[in-house]
Amino acid sequence: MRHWLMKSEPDVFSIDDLARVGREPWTGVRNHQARNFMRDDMQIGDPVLFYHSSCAEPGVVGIARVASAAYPDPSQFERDSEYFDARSTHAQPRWVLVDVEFEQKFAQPVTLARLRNEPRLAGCALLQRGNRLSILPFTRAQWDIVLGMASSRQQRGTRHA
DNA sequence: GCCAACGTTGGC
DNA sequence: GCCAACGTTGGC
Repeated sequence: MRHWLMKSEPDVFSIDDLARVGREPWTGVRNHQARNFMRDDMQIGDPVLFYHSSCAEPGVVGIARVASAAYPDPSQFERDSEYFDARSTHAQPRWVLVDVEFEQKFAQPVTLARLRNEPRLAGCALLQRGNRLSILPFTRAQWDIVLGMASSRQQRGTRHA
């Protein structure tokens, strides 16, 4: 089992959207490295940190789970789709996806600002310079730290006095 | 809107 | 294979 972080723009698909539908094909990954993670390394049941990117408050907002093996992303064959890829054939699809299922929404997001402030996460893939991958591996230790931060009472902005 | 980082494309 | 140009990501 491996641990993961998957990014989504909440304007496009948020943790609330995932909570509503329960399970979603993770369509539209068009980066080879991210695809290879899904194809080669993900297993059903792997835990996923759900991350909101390109928004007012980027951060980890909840937990999901890998719910299927990798299979061809249908959107690569759809001419009308923004994810259409003319180089893909059904015999040799270029892009795959996995289904992701909702697990939990954090009461408070673990913001990127807080992640950056946690010294034990200095080495994590999300915080490496120039990282733009939409799917990133996390170690078990890094995963535990993020979950600890999610349940911590020392949330940013919750100082009452 | 700006900019850094990085991937992809395409000419050669 | 090199590399400049261009596009995309994503934080700020």
